[in-house]
Amino acid sequence: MAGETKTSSKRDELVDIASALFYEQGYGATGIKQIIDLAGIAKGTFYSHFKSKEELGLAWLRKRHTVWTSWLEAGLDSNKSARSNLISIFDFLERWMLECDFRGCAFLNTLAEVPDPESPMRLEILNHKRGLQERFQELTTAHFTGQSNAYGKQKGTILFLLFEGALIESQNYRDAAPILSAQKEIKTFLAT
Amino acid sequence: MAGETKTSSKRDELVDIASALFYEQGYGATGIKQIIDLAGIAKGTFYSHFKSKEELGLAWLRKRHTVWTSWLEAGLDSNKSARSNLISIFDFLERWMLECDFRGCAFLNTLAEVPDPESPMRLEILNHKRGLQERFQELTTAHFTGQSNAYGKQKGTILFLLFEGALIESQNYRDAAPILSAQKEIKTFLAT
Amino acid sequence: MAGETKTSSKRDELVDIASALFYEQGYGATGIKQIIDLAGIAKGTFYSHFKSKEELGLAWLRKRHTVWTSWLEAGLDSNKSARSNLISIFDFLERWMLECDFRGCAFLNTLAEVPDPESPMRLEILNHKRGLQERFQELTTAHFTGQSNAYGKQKGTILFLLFEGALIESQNYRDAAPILSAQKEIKTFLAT
Amino acid sequence: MAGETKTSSKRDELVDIASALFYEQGYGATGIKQIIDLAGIAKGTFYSHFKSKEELGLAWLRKRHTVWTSWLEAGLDSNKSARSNLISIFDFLERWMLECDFRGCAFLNTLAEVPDPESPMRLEILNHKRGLQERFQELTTAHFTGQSNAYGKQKGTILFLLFEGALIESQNYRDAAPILSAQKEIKTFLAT
DNA sequence: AATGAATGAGCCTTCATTCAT
DNA sequence: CATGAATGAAGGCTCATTCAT
Repeated sequence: MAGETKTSSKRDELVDIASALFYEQGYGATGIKQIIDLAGIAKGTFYSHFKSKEELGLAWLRKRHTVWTSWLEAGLDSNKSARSNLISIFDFLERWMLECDFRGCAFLNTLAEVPDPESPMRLEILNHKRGLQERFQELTTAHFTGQSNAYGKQKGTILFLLFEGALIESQNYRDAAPILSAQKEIKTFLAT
Repeated sequence: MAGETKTSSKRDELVDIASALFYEQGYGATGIKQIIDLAGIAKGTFYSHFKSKEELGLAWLRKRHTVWTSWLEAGLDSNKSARSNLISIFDFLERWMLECDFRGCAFLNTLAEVPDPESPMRLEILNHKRGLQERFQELTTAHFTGQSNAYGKQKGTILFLLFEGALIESQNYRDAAPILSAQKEIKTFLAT
Repeated sequence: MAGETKTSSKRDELVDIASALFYEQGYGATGIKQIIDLAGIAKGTFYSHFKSKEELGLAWLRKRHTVWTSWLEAGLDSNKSARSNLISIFDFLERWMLECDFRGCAFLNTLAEVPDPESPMRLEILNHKRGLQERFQELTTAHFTGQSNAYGKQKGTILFLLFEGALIESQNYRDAAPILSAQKEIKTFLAT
Repeated sequence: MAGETKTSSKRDELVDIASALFYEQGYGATGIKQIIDLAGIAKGTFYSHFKSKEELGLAWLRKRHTVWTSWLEAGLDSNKSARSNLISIFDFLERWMLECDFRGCAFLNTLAEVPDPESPMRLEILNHKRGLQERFQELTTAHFTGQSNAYGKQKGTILFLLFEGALIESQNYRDAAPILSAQKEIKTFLAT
C-alpha cells in the first residue's frame, strides 16, 4: 500500500532480540549467529535487513535512547517542582538498576567497547548523553531561577556527573548505595 | 653484565605489551596472537607464562592498580590541606585524560566488558574502585573535621562519584570540560 | 544434466571423507583440518554442515551401522537354514577383515576412545551392538527350535560374544585364525 | 652402591600416575602436562626419565601386563581342577569389571588407538593377549586330557575368544551380563 | 637430575560477511 | 525477500618435544 512507512516488523524484532543480547552480554561478545538463531532466520535474511552488525548496533542504541528517555520522563512530573523532579530522577535510577540487575548503562558499556571516537556508535552515545546532560540543565536552571543561566547549567552538569558516577558505581558494586548517597546529597544541594 | 638489571622478566614484558593493547583496544578485542606477535614469542611460550588470557587480564589490572594509584598519590602532598589535595585530584585527572588521549579508565572499560560480577576480573575492578573511594573519604573526613565520621564519608562518596562521572564523561566527550566543571564545584563545595 | 543424480550432498561427502579417516586413524586422531583439506572446503563451511566434530562422529557411526548391517545381511540367505547362516556370518567376518586390512570394528575402536558411557557416540555404539546381538539371537532361536526361548537367546549371546572376540583378536593378531577357530567351533556347536 | 638395580622410584611413580590416566581417559587423550602436574615435576624431568610419551606408554603396558596377569593367577588354584579354574577366570573377570567401573581392557582399548601394527605398543598388546590365550590353552589341554593337543588348543582359543568378547561387551553394555552368559556356557561346555 | 621457557603445528570452534540460488 | 553454503582469518588453548641453564 502506498505510504507504507512502517518498516518490516522482522527488522524491529531483530532489534529487540539483539537489544537484550547486546545489553546482557555486550556488543562485541554477541555474535550474529546467536541473534539469527533466536530470531529463527537465515544469515542472508539478516543481512537483507542490516548491512552490517554495526548498523544493528546503531539501531539498538537509537531505540534504546528513545525507550530509555521515555522511561526517565515517565518518572517526571511537569506539575511538580524542578527540585522534586531532580530528586525523582535518582528514584528512577534506583528502580531501573534493580530491574536491570545492575548491568548498567548500555551507552556507557558500549563506550568502553568502541575505541574509535569518530565511529557512528560513539556519536550515538555522545548524542544520548548530551541529551541527558541538557535535561539535567533544564531542571537545574528552572530550580535556580534567581541565578544566571551559566550557574544553572553548571549545576546541571554537576548533577549529571553525579548521576553518571552513581550509575556506573552501582553497576560496579551491584548495590544501590551510590545512588542513594547521590540522591541524599542533592536533597541538601538543592536547598529548599 | 654491568648495569644489566634484568628488571623485567618475560612475564612482565608480556604484561606491559598486553597492557597497552588492552587499554587501547579493549580486553575482548585484543587477541593473544597480537600480543605474542608483538612480543616475538610462540603461542606455547605465552601459555607457559599465563595459564589463560584471563590470568593475563588479571595481571594487567593488578599492575594497573598499583601504577595508577601511585600516579594519583604522586599528585598529592601530605603537607598540604585535605581541601587542596582533593582539588589536586582533579588536576591529576585532567592531566591524565589528556595524556591517555581520553581512553578513560581501564577498570571502568573492563567493567563494561565483563558481565559476570563474580569473575576474578570484576573483583579486581571492585577492589580498585573501593580503594579510590576510601581515599576520597580519608581526605574529606580530614577536611570536615568538625563533623561526624559518617558526614565525612558521605562527602567522600560524593566526590568519588563526581570523579567517576567526570572521568567517564570526559572520555565520552573527549574533552576535559566535565573534569573542570567538577573541580570548580568542589572548590565551593569544600568551603574554605 | 542428464544422469546427474547429485545423490551426495556436501554433507554426505563430508561424512564419507571423515568415515575413511576416522576408521583408519581413529576418531580422536583425525582432525577437522585433515577432513576439510581433503574435501577442499573452508573451516566455516564444515561448521555450517555440522555443529561439532561429535555430530560428524555420530553421522559416521549411524551411516556405518546402516552400511555394515547391510553388508552382513547380504551374506545371509533366508532360504537357507539358520545354522548355515550363522556359519556364513563368520565367512563374512573373514572376508571383511581381509578387506579392511584388519582395522577391526569402528564401533569397538570408538568404544575405546570415548570413556563417557552417556555420550551420544557411546549410545550409538550400544545400539549397533545390541542390534547385532539380537540378530544372532534370532538365528539361534530359529536353530534351536525344540528349546525354550531363553535357551536360544543364551546361545545367541554366546555366538555374539564369540563373534566379538574373533573380531577383535583378528584385528590384534592381524590374522584370520581367530575367526576360523570360532567358525570351526560353531559348526560342531550347532550340531546338525 | 654396587648392584643398585632398582630404578629411580620417580620413574615408577610416573608410570603409576600415567597408568591411572591412560586407563581412565585413554592413551591419546592423556597429555604429558597432566601427568607431570600430578607428579609435581617439570617437563624436562619427565623427559629425563622417558625419551618419549610412547616409552611411557610401553612402560605402562608392560607393568599392566605383569600386574594384571598376577591378578588373574591369584584367582586360580593349581590344586583345583582345570575346569574349576577356567570357570574361576570368569569370576575374576566379573569382579574386575565391577572394580574398574567397566572401563575394560587397557590393551584392547589401546589396540583401538594405535593403528600401526608394527609399533612397539602394538607388539606389547600382542604379547599380552598371546600370553592370555596360551594360559587358556594350558588349562583346556589339561581339562581335555583324553583328546589331542590340537583339540585342547582349539578349545582354549574358543574360551579365550569368549573371554575377550565378554570383556569388551561388558564394557560396552556396562553390565556383567555378557560375562555371566559366557561363564554359564562354559560350565556345560566343559562337561564334567 | 632437575628446571621451565621455548617451539610451532595443531586442537575445535566462531567471527562477520558475501553470494548464488 | 529468504535461504544457507561458502569464506578464511581469528578465537583461546594444548600438543609432544627440545634445550640452555
